[in-house]
Amino acid sequence: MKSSRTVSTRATEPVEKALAREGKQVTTPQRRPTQRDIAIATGMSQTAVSLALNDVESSTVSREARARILRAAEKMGYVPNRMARNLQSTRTHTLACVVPDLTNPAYPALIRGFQSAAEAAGYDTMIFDTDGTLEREKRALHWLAQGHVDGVMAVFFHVNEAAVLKAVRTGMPVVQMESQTYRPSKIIDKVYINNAAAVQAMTQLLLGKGHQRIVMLSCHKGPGAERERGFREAMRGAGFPARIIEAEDFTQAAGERAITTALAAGSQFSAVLAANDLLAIGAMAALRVSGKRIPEDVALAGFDDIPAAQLLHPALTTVRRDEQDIGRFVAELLVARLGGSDSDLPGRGFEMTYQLITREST
Amino acid sequence: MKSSRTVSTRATEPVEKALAREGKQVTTPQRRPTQRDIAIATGMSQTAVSLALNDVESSTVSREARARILRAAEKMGYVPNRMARNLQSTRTHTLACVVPDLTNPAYPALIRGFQSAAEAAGYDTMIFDTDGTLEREKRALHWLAQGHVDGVMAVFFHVNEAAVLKAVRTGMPVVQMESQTYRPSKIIDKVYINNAAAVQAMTQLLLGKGHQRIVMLSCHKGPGAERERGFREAMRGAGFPARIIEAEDFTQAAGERAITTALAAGSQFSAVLAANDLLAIGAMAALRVSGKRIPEDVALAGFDDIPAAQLLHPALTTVRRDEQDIGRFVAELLVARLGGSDSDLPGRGFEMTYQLITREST
DNA sequence: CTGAAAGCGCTTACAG
DNA sequence: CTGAAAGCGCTTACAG
Repeated sequence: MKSSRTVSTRATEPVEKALAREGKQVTTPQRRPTQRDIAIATGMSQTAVSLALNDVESSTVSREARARILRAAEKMGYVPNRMARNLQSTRTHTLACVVPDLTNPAYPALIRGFQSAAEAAGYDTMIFDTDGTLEREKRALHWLAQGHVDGVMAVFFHVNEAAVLKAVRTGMPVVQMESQTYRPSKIIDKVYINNAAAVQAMTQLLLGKGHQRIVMLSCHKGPGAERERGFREAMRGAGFPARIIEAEDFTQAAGERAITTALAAGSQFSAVLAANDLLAIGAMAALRVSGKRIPEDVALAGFDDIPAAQLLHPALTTVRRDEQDIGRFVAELLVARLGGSDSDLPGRGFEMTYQLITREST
Repeated sequence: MKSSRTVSTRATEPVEKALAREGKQVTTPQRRPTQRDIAIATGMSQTAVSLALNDVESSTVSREARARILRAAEKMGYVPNRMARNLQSTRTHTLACVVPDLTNPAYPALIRGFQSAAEAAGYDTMIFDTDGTLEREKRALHWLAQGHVDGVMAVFFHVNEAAVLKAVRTGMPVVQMESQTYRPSKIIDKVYINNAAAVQAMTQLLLGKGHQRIVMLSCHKGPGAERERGFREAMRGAGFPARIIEAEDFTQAAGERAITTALAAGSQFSAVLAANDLLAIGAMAALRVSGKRIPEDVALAGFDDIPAAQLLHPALTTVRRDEQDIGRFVAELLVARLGGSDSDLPGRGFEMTYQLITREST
């Protein structure tokens, strides 16, 4: 291996000297070229450069001039400054995904689908992780208000629709996912599944297997409330008490803590219905520690069908929706509104489908 | 449930009419207030408004004027336009994470750590998913060139350092993760673990258990090359052939396909060493389909220790590093360079630690 | 203590 | 076919 040489340094010396001779700043040797630089280099006006680079239909920069400009831009390594363009056009060509927890595998799948559809339509994607806390959701709203993006898909646990509308620029399309209320909104589109019905169905599945002492391991945030409602209705319909164990978060750690605590307190149950898969996995760990077999001693069900669900032992019974497909759908919704075709439609609600996946854990 | 009423529509009518009477545009009823609007409302200059809002130390807007401005800003719901601010200050207060695959659980953990440290320092975080393809990595570079962010942590599989340097604004701090070469760079910081050594150690662990026909299930992208090198060296040292099965991607699906194909072709082995956990999980699925027991018939090891690794049956032997901690570290590296304290340091290399986690699969 | 002015890099009427 | 000019909403010397 050759030791580092000084050739490259030497190579730049003449340039620096030349600049210094002209009395120019040497501290920022490679400022990015602007349209103005191209204009000077080609002898055209900055307007002509902008017109040529952006291929504006109405304009008619001569073929020859245009070619010269493009060549110079290429040679100088011109890249448009997006901040300037955004300021001028009040369009950022960027969409945002606001999610509570990137480490919950349900969200990356959603985002992937979103991003692929967004990109196909010429939009970049920004992702904001709120950690599922009120404070960071407010930060997200503030961030949205600053004009970073043209549209947003958001999963909010705490902040309500009024707060969202207040924060966001009038006319900016918003799709709220799994919003607590499915009431139609004047402006905001909502995409969700019928959480109550899904959990009700799952509860009935457990009841059908003869379980009577079913507890729900839930978290009273976001879709948790609706899922709990479905559980309560199913249990009431069957004439059994609906016991709910609240975890602090939709995470594995919180699920494990909650079930461990419940077991220590002498809680008795033959089935655990978790409000999402991460909680279910936490429950699985806690049950295992306490020596309970799944499903022989305690049946277990989750919600989301994250990739790990089918790899567990026992594989987890759960509720699946096609996150990637939903993400794609939402991005297309936003793009359609931005394209102008759907821009003046009132807020709509889209109920997506789901299916129960029965596996070994029940 | 009440049917939708028209009260809200009526409520907005007076405003629209009032605007129309004044001959103003009604299409964008609530343009966001700017500093100019506040200036007009308070009778101060726009400069004074900017100074007051930004709490500029050197300036001395009178206490009374400042209070009036802040009150007006609050009342009018003023939020600064970030595009304008960014254009002026050439600072975006945003950092980027460029990763190959958000659905690989290793990356969300990295990003979470990154984002928490970035936020603590006053930076927002943008995430770009390249899908591990050359085309999208180029898109990412182009996107970086447009000035969206002040600094970036990137995992590139295809694009090399020269291309990164060419794309990025001079002086913009870059941390490359797991870069193919660990040679020090003039400018770019590198953060990595010793992939070759880690895989070498893992191979020796398998050799120590008596395995001789070990195959590596790898993907020749990003850190794959170094990991393969470690495998080759360990096998050569032991005097056995180093067989490598190449998967198309670092995904579960690719791993499953590759092992299924290899088994169909009559490949014989007593252990599979996968270049990451997702590949290992794919291998597990393929082995299970073919009736092989793990670890009795075939031992299996992975790399990353994603959350699912310990939940598998059998639980997966793998290599762990603290992704969250690494993400935090990288963000702090960028922030320090942006803060000016480290801004003129040459590119440095940071080797992070890892550990082998032995579980049931070996 | 306060304001007029220049300028960040673009886009887009508008007038030759 | 081409360029001078205004302006997007800010920050920051600079001159009162």
